[in-house]
Amino acid sequence: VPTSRSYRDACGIARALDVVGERWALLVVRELLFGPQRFSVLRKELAGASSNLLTDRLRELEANGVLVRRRAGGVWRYELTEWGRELEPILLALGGWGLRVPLPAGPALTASSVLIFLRGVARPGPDVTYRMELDGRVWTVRTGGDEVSVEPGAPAGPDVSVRTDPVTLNDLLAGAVALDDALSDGRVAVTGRVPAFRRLLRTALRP
Amino acid sequence: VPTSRSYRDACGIARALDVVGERWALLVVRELLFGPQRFSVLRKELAGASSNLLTDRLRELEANGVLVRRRAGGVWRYELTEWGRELEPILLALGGWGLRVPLPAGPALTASSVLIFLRGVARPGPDVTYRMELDGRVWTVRTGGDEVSVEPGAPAGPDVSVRTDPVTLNDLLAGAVALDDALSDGRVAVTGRVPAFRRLLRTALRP
DNA sequence: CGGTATCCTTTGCGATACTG
DNA sequence: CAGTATCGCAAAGGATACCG
Repeated sequence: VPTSRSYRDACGIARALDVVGERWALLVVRELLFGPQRFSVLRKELAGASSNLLTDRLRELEANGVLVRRRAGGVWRYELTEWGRELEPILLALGGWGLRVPLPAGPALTASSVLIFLRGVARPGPDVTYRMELDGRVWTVRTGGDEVSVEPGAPAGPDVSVRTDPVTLNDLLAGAVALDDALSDGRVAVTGRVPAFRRLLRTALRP
Repeated sequence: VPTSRSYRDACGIARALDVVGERWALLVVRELLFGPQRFSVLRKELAGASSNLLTDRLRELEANGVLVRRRAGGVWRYELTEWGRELEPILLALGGWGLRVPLPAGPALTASSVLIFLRGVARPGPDVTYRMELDGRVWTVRTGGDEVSVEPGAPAGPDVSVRTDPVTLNDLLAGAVALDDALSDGRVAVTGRVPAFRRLLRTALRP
């Protein structure tokens, strides 16, 4: 039984919250910011949410036009509608605002959450393309211009390849672990233009 | 017993939602966007929330540094911190996004919700200052430049004075009621530069 | 893989009453 | 006015099992 309570308030903010204000809803949207995703991947990324709950949220968001369930290549994927994608700048701004909230104890970090973190916290610099492998899944991170972009999938000709896990990457971004330490004990493996990666991490360390 | 559950996710979005993601939390922030408010006013504006719930939310938001409870002039007021005020652009963007959500049935409109609606939906035009009286409370609305601003309190030298109620103003903004009809049956009273007010309403009617 | 179905616990939340 | 206290319930949501 999907949730369907309303604030019964004509204000746009209240109406928006009627649609994406339920628990987990905006995190589902966050997961889909990188592109269409399968149910099983969403489950893995949103580890705290039960399958039942995830189904409810997906149904509600679909019923409200935030996402669509589409079959392509034999598998079902959930994909943001154009309207749903318009939440992206809002979510990124909210993510920036939330950086000031103390880190939760024992964070259960997932790949996409730390990559959104990366996108929010890192500053763009020279044009560099990264192949970022986290827990076996591969992403493309690009710096350059005035943005840091993150997409799922491998880049064509990466300048740097990084293989690590979400917790280590988060520690590196937060400055809790030094890159050299993580390199020497094998938690992270970097090939290619290592200094570029080092610079990327440094930009995340602003106060 | 205030809520203190966490997504346990280091992502800034999740951390932000740990703080302002509970039900009613962002609407409390919305109420405070116009300035410090008293408990009783918040209760009136957020009619759907019980006193108990409102207390919980205020305590949580205070504990998390979004607002402060301050005694001034003999009365307690809740006031956004600087960090809390940084939610303003995010909330306004969310409100714009939410305009595409169908209006809830039988909306229980409050003064501030319709004024936020007004601010989000109206387009700035020539410099005009309005004295807006809704249910006995007075606000200042200004157009000009590239923004529509709304503040509590009466303006010094208003160009237009409007007296009505939130539901009628909302109907006028939504185009559900024509200004002339509302004027003739007394639901709204306008003195001063009536055409300016008519134009303001028209700008809200974009598709 | 992509969900449903069922059960059960928790708790958010509403209603009401009460207090300094 | 500005909340606190108590009660009680519907409902959200976690756990587990199951199914096409």
